[in-house]
Amino acid sequence: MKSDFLKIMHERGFVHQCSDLEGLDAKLCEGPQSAYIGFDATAQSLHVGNLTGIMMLYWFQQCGHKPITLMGGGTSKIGDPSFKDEQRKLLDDATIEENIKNIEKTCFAQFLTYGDGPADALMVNNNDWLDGLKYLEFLRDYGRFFTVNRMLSFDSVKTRLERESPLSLLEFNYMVMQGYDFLELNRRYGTLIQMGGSDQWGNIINGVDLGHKADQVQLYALTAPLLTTPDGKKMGKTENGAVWLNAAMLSPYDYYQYWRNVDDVMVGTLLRRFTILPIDEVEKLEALEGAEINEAKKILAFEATKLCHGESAAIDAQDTAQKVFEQGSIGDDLPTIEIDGTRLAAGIPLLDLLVETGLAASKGEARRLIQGGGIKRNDEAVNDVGYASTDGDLTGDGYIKLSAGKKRHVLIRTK
RNA sequence: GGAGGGAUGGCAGAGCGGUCAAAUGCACCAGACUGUAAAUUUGGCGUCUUCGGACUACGGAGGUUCAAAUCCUCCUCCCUCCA
Repeated sequence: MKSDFLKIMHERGFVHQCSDLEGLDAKLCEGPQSAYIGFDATAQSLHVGNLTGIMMLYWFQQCGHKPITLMGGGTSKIGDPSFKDEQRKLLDDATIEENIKNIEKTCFAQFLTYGDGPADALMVNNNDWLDGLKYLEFLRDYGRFFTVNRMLSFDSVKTRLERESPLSLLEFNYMVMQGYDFLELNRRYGTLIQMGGSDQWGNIINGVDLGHKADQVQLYALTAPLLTTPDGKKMGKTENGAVWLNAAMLSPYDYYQYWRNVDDVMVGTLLRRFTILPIDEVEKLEALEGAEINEAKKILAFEATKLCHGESAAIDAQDTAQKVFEQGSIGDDLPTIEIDGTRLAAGIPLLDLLVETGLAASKGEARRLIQGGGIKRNDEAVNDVGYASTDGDLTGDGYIKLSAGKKRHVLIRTK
């Protein structure tokens, strides 16, 4: 391995499959290249599941190459069927457009430098070329390069068929579209490389093949191992929803906490992948055992938060976490709600307060939490379901700290 | 077009006239133990409640019955086999 980029990919655990590792290595050594990764435009923000791709592009740019973020504005109208059991809802143009703007501003901009320079990142939307395609023309020019026999052989499709879960023609076309994207990017920008998660392998390879057949160009595919938690779930999803990169959808503190609470066995992998710490430092942290792993997790959480939300947000999150968990105190980053002072003076049933703060979804749940000993007020367990908070509960610093379990805390202040 | 089978809580999957807010497993939440981890273990897991209950729920709409997730009719959707 000679190229800086592939060296980094290797030591940081980003390489799963490559269509031609040596060829790609040689190409990268020749001079600056461009590579792209496709991203979904179905939500207002990307999430931790997209972070692998973003980090690949980040390193690509750091190595002096040009990353291209391809937004699936056009393909979002179809929905990637890969490994999904059910057909997705389709989105309208305006929503997709809105999503793309948001994602660029709040997700990519933290990791990539956009601009017009040779190594500046480029943002493209495949709707630009997919939207105007003529069906007959497209079938005639490109459809002939795809055999259904081969399309059926892809795992993504096979699993769907084996489960006897209906796969519409619309969705089946997704891989054709994605293959065409690659060709189009090659034509427009000379892009030779497409990267992605290992689940995208089939889609990417389709593009490589199409490049061969349609334009006689040699394209390259590079995929990263899909990260799963030890119990086999995809990274970046929790029961409360996705771990969003956009601070407006998930606070930096919660983002920090997400990383702080990852499974022990994941720490090394995650440090490699989602921080930019030097490898020797990562190796030192990986060697920690037992309770010391917490130190590695703190660094992981801090570094990951710093990359995504900036250093000051990371410091704030870290401070708050330290105060809350190590000193049993409070920090500025804890979620805070304001309550009318006169209302509080009159007394507010704790049950209502728990619902208002979001610590419980309903009064019934709040009641059960109290009965189960899960609720604390200013760090003291509350056992009385009928308890009502008054301004007498305010601490000297003017807040009430409510906790559900050990990790969920909310501050209440008066206004 | 014809013949069957099916639709149950976040998912999987029992129930097939009252004892069903619905077994069981997974997921989730909380307690214990810990290291803000994992594993283990205990409790919880529709909404409201003056804690007696009340209300809404088993694809949708009607009906039979004192009583329906369970029986009947129609509708919608899915699957299998035949053409």
